[in-house]
Amino acid sequence: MTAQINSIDLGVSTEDYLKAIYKLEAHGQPAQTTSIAEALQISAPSVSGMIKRLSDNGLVEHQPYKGVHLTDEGRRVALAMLRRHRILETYLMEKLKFSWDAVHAEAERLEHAASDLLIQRMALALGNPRFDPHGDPIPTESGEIETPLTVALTDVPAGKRVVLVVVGDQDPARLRFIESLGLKPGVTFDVVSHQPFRGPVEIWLVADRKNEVLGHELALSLQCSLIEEEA
Amino acid sequence: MTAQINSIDLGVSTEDYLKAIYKLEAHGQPAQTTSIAEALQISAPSVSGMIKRLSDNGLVEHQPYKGVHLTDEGRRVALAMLRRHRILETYLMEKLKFSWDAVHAEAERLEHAASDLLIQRMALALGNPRFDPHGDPIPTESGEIETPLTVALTDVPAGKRVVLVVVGDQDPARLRFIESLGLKPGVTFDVVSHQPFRGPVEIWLVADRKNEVLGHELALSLQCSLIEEEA
DNA sequence: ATTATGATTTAGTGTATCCTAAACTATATA
DNA sequence: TATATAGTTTAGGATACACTAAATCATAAT
Repeated sequence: MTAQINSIDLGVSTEDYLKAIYKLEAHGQPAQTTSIAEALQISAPSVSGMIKRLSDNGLVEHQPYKGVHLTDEGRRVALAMLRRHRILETYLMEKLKFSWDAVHAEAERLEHAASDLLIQRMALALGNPRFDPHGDPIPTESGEIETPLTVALTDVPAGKRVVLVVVGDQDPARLRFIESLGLKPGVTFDVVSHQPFRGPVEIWLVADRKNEVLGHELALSLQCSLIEEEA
Repeated sequence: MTAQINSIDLGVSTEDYLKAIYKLEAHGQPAQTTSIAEALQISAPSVSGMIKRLSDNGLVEHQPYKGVHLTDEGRRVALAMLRRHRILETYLMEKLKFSWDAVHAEAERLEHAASDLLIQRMALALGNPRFDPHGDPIPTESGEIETPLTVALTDVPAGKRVVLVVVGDQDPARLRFIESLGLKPGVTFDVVSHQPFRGPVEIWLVADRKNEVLGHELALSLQCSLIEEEA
């Protein structure tokens, strides 16, 4: 199966690789063979081979033993895929009543098959949303993406009040758990305390006055923005 | 890319082959290597190879130099794909304002990526339609399909009044032309005359009293049901 | 009954993607 | 500085699909 993203013929996994590389770079992590392999659950040698192909096609620049950087072209493709994915997720939840934990896998498959027209129509039907249900920003058609200034919950100092902005997790089981706590993007809460060594985080959910303790991994995936205290 | 249709792992083209074979069988034509190759625009040797694979997987029975028959399993998969395709086409037109001539290609790609849940949700949103915009029956989830008794327009005797039921064509250009004549499924008209040797068919569109002459190939793709004259 | 023709299969390639095992490189530590 | 370890690449193989060219089979026509 191949799709046409602006006149270059890309296989399915090509697109997945570029997306994964983009995400790594966006998180400030170097996109090295091993980290890509981990992200895609693929062996390192397979990644090595694909990197060669991506590099031959001018989608990444590769420094052997160092890692890759997306070229402008590669970044364009990655952002297009991100847009597709996030529009699809939003559409599936809003219009077809998919549950929070089911959308990711569905979108993951559809994003390779959907035409630009379909994505455009879905976006239109949704009112061109700027964020998906997880709180992630949706790139525009021209490849612009908002980068909200957020901190991982693990980095929020105790005593601060924050708004949950992004739930950066896509594991169905964990998503169900997060949802069961009422932790959707937009929810406000107080950070009560941290365990030492960035262990579990204790929070007060402001609305229903409920106390929760979140494990470190989970807290790490929650991106928040601080609420300034007014005098 | 692979999809799980009831525990068998199927590649994209596998599904396309089964669909094509089903359609040939449904039209009463033998599913031979060459006819499959023609339907899928693929070389005959490639089809030969795929037939071997399909046969190994128990999806078709193959008699060398004769052709193939779908097994029950093969038919199940083919009908599932047909359902996916037709639900998708209907959804794209109804809910996302796709034009008649654009839906086919889009559905053709999406049908391999869509989950059963997605198809189910789309069907629900549409009110579980029994026919798609072309007038083709949509198989149920359990694989039942209606087979309306229709005749190709080329086989309708002159002088009869008919309802257009199925537009069995998917070429965008021809679909646009058909649409421009107002020939959607459900339209009633009188068959005025036939050219000899099953040449062009002359019809009166009943509603707007307009006369049209349809080429043979086009008339062949229009399936009609006769309206009995009441006394 | 033989042969010409057309349909089908086999043989041999090519590409994209995956894998494991082995070799190599870079780095951190003793 | 030497070496262990972690990270990366190479080598060699598998699978699913496509192709062309050549061989084989079936049948219809002489």
